[in-house]
Amino acid sequence: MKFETVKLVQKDCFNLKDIFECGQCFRWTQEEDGSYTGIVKIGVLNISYIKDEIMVKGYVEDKTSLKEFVIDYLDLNKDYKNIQKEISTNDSVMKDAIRFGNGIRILNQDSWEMLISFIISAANNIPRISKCINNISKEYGKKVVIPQDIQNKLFKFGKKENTFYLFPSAKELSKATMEELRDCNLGFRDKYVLKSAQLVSNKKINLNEIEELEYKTAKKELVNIDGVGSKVADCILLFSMKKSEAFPVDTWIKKIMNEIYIDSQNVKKINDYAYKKWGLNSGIAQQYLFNYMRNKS
DNA sequence: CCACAGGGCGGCA
DNA sequence: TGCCGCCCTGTG
Repeated sequence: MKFETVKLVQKDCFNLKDIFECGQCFRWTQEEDGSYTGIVKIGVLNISYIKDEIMVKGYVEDKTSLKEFVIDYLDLNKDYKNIQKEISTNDSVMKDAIRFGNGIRILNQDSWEMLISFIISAANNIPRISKCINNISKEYGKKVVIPQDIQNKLFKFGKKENTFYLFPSAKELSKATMEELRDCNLGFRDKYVLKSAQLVSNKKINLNEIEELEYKTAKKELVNIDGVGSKVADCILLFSMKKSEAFPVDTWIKKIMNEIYIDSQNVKKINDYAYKKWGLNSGIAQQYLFNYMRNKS
């Protein structure tokens, strides 16, 4: 592991709070100095603003390039300004939602981690989802202890906690027994999690191959997995497989779609409506609407 | 004690 | 298809 920093120029449509608190990720927390600390595939990151720049610091695996990772992870090559314009013409509700969450960007996260995270999200709340993920990481993931000198550079505000646990690989998690996993308090979702870990570990499921498929075919593959339905599949596709047309329909989205756009409880009909209206921008449209419903007032 | 949380599944019309 | 009860657990 090594310490590395990257400075990025501030872009349009970029805000740490919007990005990390719009519900797309579960392992980022705000620190007392306003920066955000997250545990990702390559290690532990801390992101803050310094004047007009974004400062990314990381204690990461030797072989990785922090800059390359972060540009992809934070989706910095996409033109959100233009997407905002496209999806909000003649739509005052979407305009409000965009004004409210102007700095949202869709993170490009790890597909295996998203599979498990969103299986856990079913009929659950965000604090508890985070807790569950931390539990399995602590039990089965790699332990990362940050050396004191690096700790001081990574967290200038004086964070004490220096031990973190990476999200376990499928192989690591597949070694769990049902009884052990039960102690992680996943509830009824634990059997789905273990089964998925075994399938991915045994290569009966290859998430990289699924990612290569077109959206609809990839979704069909994903919903075959126990514990993965339409909503969870769309979350995986959107947050880790670069499928920008994925439109996860949960209770909040159902609510606002019924109020404003289409009067139906049928998830497939809502999906079809979204695709006709927003096309390849459906995913980001969903995030603006979800964040607006969830976090306003 | 009860309802409900960013769903999914299985059973039944 | 559409609808419903149930699934663990924590919190109000």
